[in-house]
Amino acid sequence: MSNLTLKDIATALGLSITTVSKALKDYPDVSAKTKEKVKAYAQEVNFTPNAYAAYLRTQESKIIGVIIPRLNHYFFSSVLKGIMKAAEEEGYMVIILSSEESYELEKKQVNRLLKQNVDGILMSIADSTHDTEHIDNISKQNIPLVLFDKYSKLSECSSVIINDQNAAFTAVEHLIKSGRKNIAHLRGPLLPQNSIDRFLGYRKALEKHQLPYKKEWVFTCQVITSDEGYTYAKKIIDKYPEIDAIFAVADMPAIGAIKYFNEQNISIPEQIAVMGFSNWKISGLITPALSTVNQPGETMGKKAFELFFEELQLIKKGKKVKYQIVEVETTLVVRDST
Amino acid sequence: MSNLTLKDIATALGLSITTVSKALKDYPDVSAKTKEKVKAYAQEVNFTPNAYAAYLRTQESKIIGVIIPRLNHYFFSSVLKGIMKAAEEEGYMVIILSSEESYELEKKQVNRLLKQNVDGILMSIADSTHDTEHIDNISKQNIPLVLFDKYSKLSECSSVIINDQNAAFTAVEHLIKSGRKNIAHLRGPLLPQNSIDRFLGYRKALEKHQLPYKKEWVFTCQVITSDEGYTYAKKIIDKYPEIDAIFAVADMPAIGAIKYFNEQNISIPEQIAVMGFSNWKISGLITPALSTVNQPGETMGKKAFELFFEELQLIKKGKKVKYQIVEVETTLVVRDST
DNA sequence: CTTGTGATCGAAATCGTTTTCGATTGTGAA
DNA sequence: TTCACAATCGAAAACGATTTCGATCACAAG
Repeated sequence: MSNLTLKDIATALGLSITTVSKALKDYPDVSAKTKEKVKAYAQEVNFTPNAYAAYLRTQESKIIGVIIPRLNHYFFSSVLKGIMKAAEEEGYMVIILSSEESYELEKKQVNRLLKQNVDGILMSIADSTHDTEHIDNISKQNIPLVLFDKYSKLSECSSVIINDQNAAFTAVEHLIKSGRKNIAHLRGPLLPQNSIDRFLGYRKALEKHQLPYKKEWVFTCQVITSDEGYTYAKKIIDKYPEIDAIFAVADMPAIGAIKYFNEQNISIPEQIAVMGFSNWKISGLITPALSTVNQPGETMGKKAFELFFEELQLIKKGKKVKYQIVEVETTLVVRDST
Repeated sequence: MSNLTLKDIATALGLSITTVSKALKDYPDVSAKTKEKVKAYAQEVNFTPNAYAAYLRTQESKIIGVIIPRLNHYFFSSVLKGIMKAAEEEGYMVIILSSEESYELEKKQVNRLLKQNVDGILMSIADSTHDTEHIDNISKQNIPLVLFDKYSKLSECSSVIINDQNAAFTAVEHLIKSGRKNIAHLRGPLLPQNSIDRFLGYRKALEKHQLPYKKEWVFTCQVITSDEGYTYAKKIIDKYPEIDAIFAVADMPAIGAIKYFNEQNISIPEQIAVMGFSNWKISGLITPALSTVNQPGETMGKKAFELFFEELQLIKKGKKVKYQIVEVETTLVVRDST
C-alpha cells in the first residue's frame, strides 16, 4: 500500500528494475507484451514514481514557486487560482510564498525557492523593491521567471500585465462622458509603476477632453487602504465642494470614500461619482455598487503559467528563449456609483 | 554559483564528502578546527544541501500540503497566512491545493499530496465530502493530518475549530439584549456541521430568552452568497414585516440583505438589525458597517501548523500520538448594523 | 555452419546526501 | 617497547529512479 518502488514491481513480476522503468516510459526496447503486463500491474497497485528520486536524475522537480506581495488580497488570490488551475493540468505543484511587500523578505523568498530547486518562479514584485539583483539571479540560474501585475523594466524576463494607463484613461473618460467636469484622483504611492501609469491615464483623459488638470485635486495614498479614501473624501467635501467625481487608484480607497459619503448623506453618483480600480468582489456588494475597472486576475495567472511552461520547453531543448510582455484586457464595469 | 554540492566543498578543502557532511551537521567525530573551516567555507559559497537528495535518505521533504475548499475567500486566505508564517519559521514549504468544494477533487488532491511525499497535510474538508476513506488513508500512511474550520467526527486526527454553537448563541443573544424580539435566521446548507451548529446556537439563544422559534423565519441558503441574502431580505420585508433582526450564517448573505435594505431605504439597525458571521474584511467597509463574529483565521492556521509539528515530532520518536481538538476563541464584533 | 541483425532484457553508473562502520593516527599507561 | 583507547577521518552502502551500454537470444541470410 504505502509507496512501493520500481523494485517492488520488478520482483513481483520477475523483471529487472530497468525493464519496469522503461516499460512505464514506453521505451522502444521493451516488448509490447511486457509493457502491457507492467502497466497493468502498476495501475493495479497504484504506482507512481518517487518524485524526489526522479528529480535527482532528471533535475526536474515538477514544482513551481509563486511569490506575491500579500496573501489575503482578492486580486492576488484570483491570480493564484489561475496559476494553480493551469499548473494542475500540467502536473505541477505550486509552492506559494509571500513577500509581505518587503524587499528584504522578497529576496529571501527567492532564495528559498532557488534552494528548493523549483522548475520556475512566477512573481509579483513588492512595491518597495528597488533593485533587481535577486530577480536577475533567477534568470542567471537558467530557470524560467515570469512576472505578473507589477513588473520591472530592467529585468529580462516575460511578464503578464494590464495596460494601466489605457485602463485608467477609459475609466476617467467614462466619468467625463457622463458629464463630470471636476474630477479628483486618489492616486497610489510613487512606486510602483502601476500607480504612476494610472495617474498618467487620468491626466491624458483630462487633456483629451480639455479639462484642466489641478495638482491640488490629486491626493496621494501612501498605503492603499479604505481609511485613506475615507479621510480624503472628507477633505474633498470640505475644501473642494466643486469636485463632482473621484477616480481612485484602487477599489479600497474608493470604498472608503463611499463610506464617508454615505455617512454624510451625500448622494452618489448625483452629487459625486466614484470610480474604483480592480473589481474586487466586494465592490459589487456595497451600496451603491462601485463602478470599476475589471482586472482579470485568474486570466493573468493562467497566462503567467503558460509563459513559464513555454519557456521551460525552450530551455529543455536548449533553444534561446524570447521574452514576452503579454497585456491582458481590462474592461470597464459600470455600476451605480457613476 | 549555481548549486554546489558536498563534493565541491570536499575537493575545495581537501576533505572527504563524509567529513564535510558531518562537519556541517555537528557530528562529534569531527575536530573543532575542521568544523570551523568547513562551516566558514560553506557560508562563504552559500551552500545549502540539495533538498531532494536529502529526502532520499531522511524521508523528510520539509514540505507540507494544504487543501482548502476555495482559494479566493478571505477566511481561507487568512488561515493560509497563519499556516505559512508558522511553516516558514520551522523551515517548511507549503504546497496549496484547492478542492473547489468538490468531494472528488478533494480525494484527488489528497492523493497528489501523498504522492509528493509531503511531511504532513492540513486541510479543511469540502461541504460535499460525505465519507472519510481518503482522509483515513492519510493517517494510515502514518503522516500527520490536521483538519481546520470544518472537521470530521469520524476521523481520528487533530482539529482546529471554533465553537460555532456558542459563537452563534452569543451573536443572537446580543440581538436579543438590544431589544429585538423577532429574529430571523439565514442558515447555511444542511451540511457542513458548522451551519447546523450555528443554527442550533440561534435556537438555544431564543430558547433561553423565551422567544418563540418559528420555522418559517429560518431561510436556508443553498449556496452561501450575497445573492441569497438579497432575495431572502426581500421575502422577509414582503411576507414577515414583523421581523426586526436577522442573524446570518455568514457575512455574505448578511451583506446581500443589507444591500437590499439600503436600496429600499429601510433603516438599519432601527427597522431591522443584521448580524453576520466570520468578520470578512469587507464587513467593516459597507454602510452600515456589519456587526459580526470574528473568526480568527490566522490564529487557526498557526495553531494547525503547530499541531502538525508536534505530531510529527512524536511520530519521529516513535511515540504514540494523541489527537487534540483545539477550539479557538471567537469574539463578537459590534458595529453599526445592530 | 557461420555470421549478421533485430528484438529484448539487465547490470551498473549516476544524481547528492546521510550514516554506518572501519581505518588511521597519536597519546599515555603498562 | 607495546598495548589500549580516544580522536579524527573516509569508504561505501544506502535512498529510488533514470539511462547508457552491453549481453543474450532467435532467426534469416550467406
